[in-house]
Amino acid sequence: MKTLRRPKIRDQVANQIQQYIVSEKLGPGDRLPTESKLAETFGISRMSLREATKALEFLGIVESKAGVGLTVRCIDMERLTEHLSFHAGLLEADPQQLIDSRVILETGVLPHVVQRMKKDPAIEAGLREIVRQFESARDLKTFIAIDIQFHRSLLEASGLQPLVAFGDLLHVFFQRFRESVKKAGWKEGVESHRRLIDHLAAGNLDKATAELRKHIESHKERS
Amino acid sequence: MKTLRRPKIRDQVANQIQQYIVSEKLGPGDRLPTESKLAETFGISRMSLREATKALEFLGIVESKAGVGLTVRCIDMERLTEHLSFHAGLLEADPQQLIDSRVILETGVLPHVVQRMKKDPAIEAGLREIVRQFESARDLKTFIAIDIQFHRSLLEASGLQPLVAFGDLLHVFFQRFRESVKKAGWKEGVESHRRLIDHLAAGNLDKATAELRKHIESHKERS
DNA sequence: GATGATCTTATTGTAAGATAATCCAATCAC
DNA sequence: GTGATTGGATTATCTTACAATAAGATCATC
Repeated sequence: MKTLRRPKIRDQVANQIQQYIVSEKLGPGDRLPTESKLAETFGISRMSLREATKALEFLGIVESKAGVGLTVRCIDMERLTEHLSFHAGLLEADPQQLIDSRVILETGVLPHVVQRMKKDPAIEAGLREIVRQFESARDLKTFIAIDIQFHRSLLEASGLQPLVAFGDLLHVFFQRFRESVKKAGWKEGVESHRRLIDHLAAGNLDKATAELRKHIESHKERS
Repeated sequence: MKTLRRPKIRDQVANQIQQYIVSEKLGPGDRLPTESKLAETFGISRMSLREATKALEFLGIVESKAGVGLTVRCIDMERLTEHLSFHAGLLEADPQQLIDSRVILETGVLPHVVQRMKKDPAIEAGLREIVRQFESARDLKTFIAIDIQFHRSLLEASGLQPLVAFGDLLHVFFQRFRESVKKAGWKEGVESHRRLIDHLAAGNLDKATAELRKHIESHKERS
């Protein structure tokens, strides 16, 4: 039997504030009542209310400026991944699951990428430009950064925003064992990316999928 | 030109605390110094420090209990989706993108599902049980709840934890226009789920994929 | 009258201290 | 030994106060 803790005031208040935002149909930029007013409304001290609002501010739900007050804010995906990345070090994730997830995600968007490539030549140009940057990479850190950018661009090329966000999250967890890439793998990695684009440009979906799958799964042996 | 705000103490402190956790190699369950100690260390008042710790607690990074102190906590995916769901109302997402993303995610895991189904008969039994519940659904709300559970179980059956989380996030955004499901679609929906399981159990990947794709894309017309 | 500096006011930011609630462990009674 | 009690440590919450900031009002000057 677990000792059920008394629900903390600030959590209740934080929820109440969120409900207030919804019920009043407030959107980004709209103002909330002052801290004093809110505290009085909820029947708590201003300090306790602040702990709730500060938490919401940290989550990117509201913004507070001295002399102005509280305003509703739009969500900030960057902020989210930023905090998630902190957990990456603590969290344990099965490398095989991460690899499989990436394969599904990235090979899944390829049909969309091929389709959009036909309409917009800038997509292919952008990807090829990144591959060129690979060749000038001098150290591992740069190489990894470019690799991440390439795969992100690939997802972006699909035009599916949600999957881009998911890709970012996966990369955060990937980071840890990504650094095990050997220098020997560099050249092959660059070539692999180039072949992938060639297949995509030619509309050869099957070959592109196989190439990408092989590339991602090559992380397995290195870990 | 943007007015550059003075960096707020609590944000700096929140980062300092995170750095402290990392530098001391603290893991879930480990304890942090007391509020007073930390405040003294950082040279700020206890109140400011609290605003930082409370924010971190809200994010699920630390936990504070009266009489115990601050302890490092593991990330809480539920908490995360909970807060994201709040933003769903404010955020606008392209329905077509959501549908395409779901198709990629759910059809992508099917090969894994088929493979795991062969080894563990409990998986098929679990999915069929959910389909049975569909038939006893009396109102739209229940129907939707079961539908969500079915698709979640499908992702879970793949054994790929990250994708389960991503599926949850997508469903949050889906909610809005999911309620447009017509009663006429019920029966067809139940049948579609049943056929999907049949194809999976038979190891017929192509048919299963086609069935699932059709099912998800049927949301398009209803929106 | 227009313009820029200054003052006022409202609001959040930070601080220090006090009291209550909670938990853990050591102590004590049996 | 075992269970209840107590004490110390720690957070939870409140109170009060003052500093910092920003927006608008006022006023002097040209």
